[in-house]
Amino acid sequence: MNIGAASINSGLPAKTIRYYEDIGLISPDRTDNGYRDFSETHLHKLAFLSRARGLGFTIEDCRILLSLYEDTGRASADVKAMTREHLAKIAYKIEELKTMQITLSDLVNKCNGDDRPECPILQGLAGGNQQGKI
Amino acid sequence: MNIGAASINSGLPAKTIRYYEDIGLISPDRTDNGYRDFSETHLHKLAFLSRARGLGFTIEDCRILLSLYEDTGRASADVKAMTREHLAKIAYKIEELKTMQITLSDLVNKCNGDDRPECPILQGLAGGNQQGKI
DNA sequence: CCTTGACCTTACAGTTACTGGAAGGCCTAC
DNA sequence: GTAGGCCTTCCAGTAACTGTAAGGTCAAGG
Repeated sequence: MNIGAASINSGLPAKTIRYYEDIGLISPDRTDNGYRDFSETHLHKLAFLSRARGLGFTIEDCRILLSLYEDTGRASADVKAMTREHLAKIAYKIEELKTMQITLSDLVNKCNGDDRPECPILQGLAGGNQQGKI
Repeated sequence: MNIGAASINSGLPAKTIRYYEDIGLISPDRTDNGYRDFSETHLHKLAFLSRARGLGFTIEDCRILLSLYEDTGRASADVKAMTREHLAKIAYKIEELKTMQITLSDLVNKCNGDDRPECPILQGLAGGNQQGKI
């Protein structure tokens, strides 16, 4: 199967698939004309990568997950630990974003948003708030 | 004021301040020996940048915000619109992360996490789930 | 047989917002 | 005068692609 078909099948852009080959995540065969040739196994790996990346795992996480996936004797505890760590990072990011959200919503609510120059948002960014909340 | 002091004052690493000068966000003076010389105004700008970046605005957002900040005749509506857009992106990212969180928590809960090889997390990533939830 | 268009190839540059490191100048204190 | 702690510039690297250029291959149509 050519890269175009593999791309449609996996939902990953052809460029991304080539990149994954470059960094050693997959190693498709080659036909005589030099075109990449993807087997069912390759397609499964691509689908695996697509899901793992979609769930926010880094490329290096994916590399490990893929090797665990292929190692039929691995302990599920390893995978669970990685996923827990990843979940902790996600939770942290959500908290960070929520903090930003609260501060910014607060500023937006204070701002008239008309054609006058007074702007509590810029004042807040400049540090001119009373409670030092920003 | 030297870059070291400006760094402590603003909370931004010296490297970052140099980078901000490179990309034209600030233009500190220079003393005779070639050292950067930061005035109070520069420190205010750095503090502004530090807060804006801390609230997740991109560098290009910051460039615009800084120019709006310096334009005493600007309409607050412009700033409010930018901030609203930014808030929308934050909300979107939070949703994305929450979706990942739910899926991953679900998989973690299903996984025994012992030394046996059966691992619902890897199965989920491989696409072997019933409801197609992943 | 030739061309057209869709596909494929590689290689290199650009993205975001820094960060690290090397090589060297300057300044103060001992 | 030298040791240290600043400062300077420049170049490379990070994450995970994405864009673009220059060119090879293949199937269909005239």
